[in-house]
Amino acid sequence: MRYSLRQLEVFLATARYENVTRAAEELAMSQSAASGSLKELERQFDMKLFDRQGKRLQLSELGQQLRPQIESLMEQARSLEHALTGEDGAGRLEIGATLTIGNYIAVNMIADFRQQNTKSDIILRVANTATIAKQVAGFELDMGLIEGELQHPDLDIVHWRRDELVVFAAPNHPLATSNALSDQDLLTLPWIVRESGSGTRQAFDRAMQGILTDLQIAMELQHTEGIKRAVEAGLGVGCLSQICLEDAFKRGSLVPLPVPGRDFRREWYIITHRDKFHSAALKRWLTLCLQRWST
Amino acid sequence: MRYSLRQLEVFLATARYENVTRAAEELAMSQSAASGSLKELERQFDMKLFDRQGKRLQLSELGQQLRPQIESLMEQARSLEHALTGEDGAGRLEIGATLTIGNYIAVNMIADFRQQNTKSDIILRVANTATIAKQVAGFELDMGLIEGELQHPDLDIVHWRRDELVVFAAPNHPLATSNALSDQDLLTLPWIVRESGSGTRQAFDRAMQGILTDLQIAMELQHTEGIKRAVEAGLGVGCLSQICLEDAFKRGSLVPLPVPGRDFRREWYIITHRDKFHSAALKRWLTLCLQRWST
DNA sequence: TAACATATATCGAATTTTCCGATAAAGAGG
DNA sequence: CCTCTTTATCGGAAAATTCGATATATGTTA
Repeated sequence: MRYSLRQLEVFLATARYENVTRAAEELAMSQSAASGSLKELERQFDMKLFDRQGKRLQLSELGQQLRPQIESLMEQARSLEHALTGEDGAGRLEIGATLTIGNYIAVNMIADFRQQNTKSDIILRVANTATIAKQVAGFELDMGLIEGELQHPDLDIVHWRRDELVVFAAPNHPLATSNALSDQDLLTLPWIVRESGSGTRQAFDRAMQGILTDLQIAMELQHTEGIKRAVEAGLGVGCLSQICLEDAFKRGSLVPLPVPGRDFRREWYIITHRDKFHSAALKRWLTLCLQRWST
Repeated sequence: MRYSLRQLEVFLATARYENVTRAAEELAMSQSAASGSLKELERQFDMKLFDRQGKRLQLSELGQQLRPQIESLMEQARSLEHALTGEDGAGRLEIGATLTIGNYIAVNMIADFRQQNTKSDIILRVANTATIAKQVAGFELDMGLIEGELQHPDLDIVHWRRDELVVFAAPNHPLATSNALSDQDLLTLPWIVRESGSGTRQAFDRAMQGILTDLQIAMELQHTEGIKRAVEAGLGVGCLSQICLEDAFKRGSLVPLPVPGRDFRREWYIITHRDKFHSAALKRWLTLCLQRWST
């Protein structure tokens, strides 16, 4: 072996901060040791992992190319260390989810998972699809549950489940008993929807294509609960994922309005980094996602 | 990191030979260094990787449990070393296949693979299903193409393709023009088949269940080519995988005999070790197996 | 522009790790 | 009982890693 795990550790920390001093701090070593370790790694393989211009340090193209593989290797090494120290497959998982998925499904999934994996910590980070994808690609998250369509050379994107938006209103709304809303109906209604840029709004816009610009958007809110309350109060009709509405429909506080003429389906995906090392805990989590929580 | 890659290297070599002296030889180091390295690894994690009784050394239960993970880690480390030295994804692949698969498909698959991966060496080892499974489980082979049904806690077994045996005879055989052989017909014929224990024979026996003991086995041969020649010579009828016979049927040197009453289908599988690190070359090979060469 | 703050590289010395050769200890086989 | 083989251990040599100090380069601020 021409290199050591320690050298890779230094490389990764430096790659993350693009700063040797902070990397050395994190690894509890002197700056000179870190610098030397890095230099030695580069010397042994006769290559440049970083571009140096003065005191500035930047991952070189080669470094960027190698980083995923090295992250994966180090993660496996850490996992082995846990196995060696006898800490059985605990391992903390950091997962990302969009707002809708995070609030309405992921929390239940995590509760489910923790029942059988009492030792695993799960950290849920809620963000939009693009942010989650970026963090998964940068090994900051172990996996992500996202809404939007996405292409990324470093990511494994697998279909997870189908979701459907539902148009809904207060029970006393004039159209509450209608069994089919036409485009004409849609155009007369005041809409209360999620803000632009959210996955739910994107799906809504797509479903309304053709009449989108003529719709009357009465309110844009950032939280699904706010939208439901506004609709309950009779301020307009809403359009949200079915999973946000199940309870309200059961209670009768809101009612669905059928819109047969438009397609409100959308797909959800699971993303992981292609080169990600799948720890025991991550494997169990992914299995649970795909088996018990997919459609 | 409480351990080094070198220590893992020593552990693996020692685990393979269960002999420190030979392990040290392989790693070009002194026996004392190897012994010390091993001892240090055990001390750091306060555990016994080997059971010692006198001069005898044996992998402990813990050692056996840890070995797959360590094999996987070291393989990834070697793969990274290749990436660092700039040798692009060459990497030698050692694959196992049964006799039928090896001779009639795997060689073509390898030719196909090598066209696009000129730098990869592929080594094909032909053996029976049980042997291949054992070698894949012991990290001696990277993957295997097998026939029989199999259960193994350490192996990933995925369905690959469906095969079908075909009963065949020489063109001038009295039944050559028959369009459906009955069980009565089967019982009157002299059979030339593969030897007991082979996957093909197992499939044959299964297909013939009920009348198996009453069949007239005229000859058992170990090679498919021998069986075909014997059948051509009019010594009896044969039963082999369709892929061994395609050419002969095209040439007209042999003809298939339809046996609608019996099920000659069988399944082929791809096996890998669950903890196996999938190198770039292995990934490409598995993709080729499943995309271009599966049914 | 000068003074300062910040970041990386380099050097020698101290420390730690790794390795070797020699040797002791412990079976296995005649 | 002797010989051969194998593992463990010891002291010292060699190599590596690390640290503190310092040189160098470069932004920043007065």
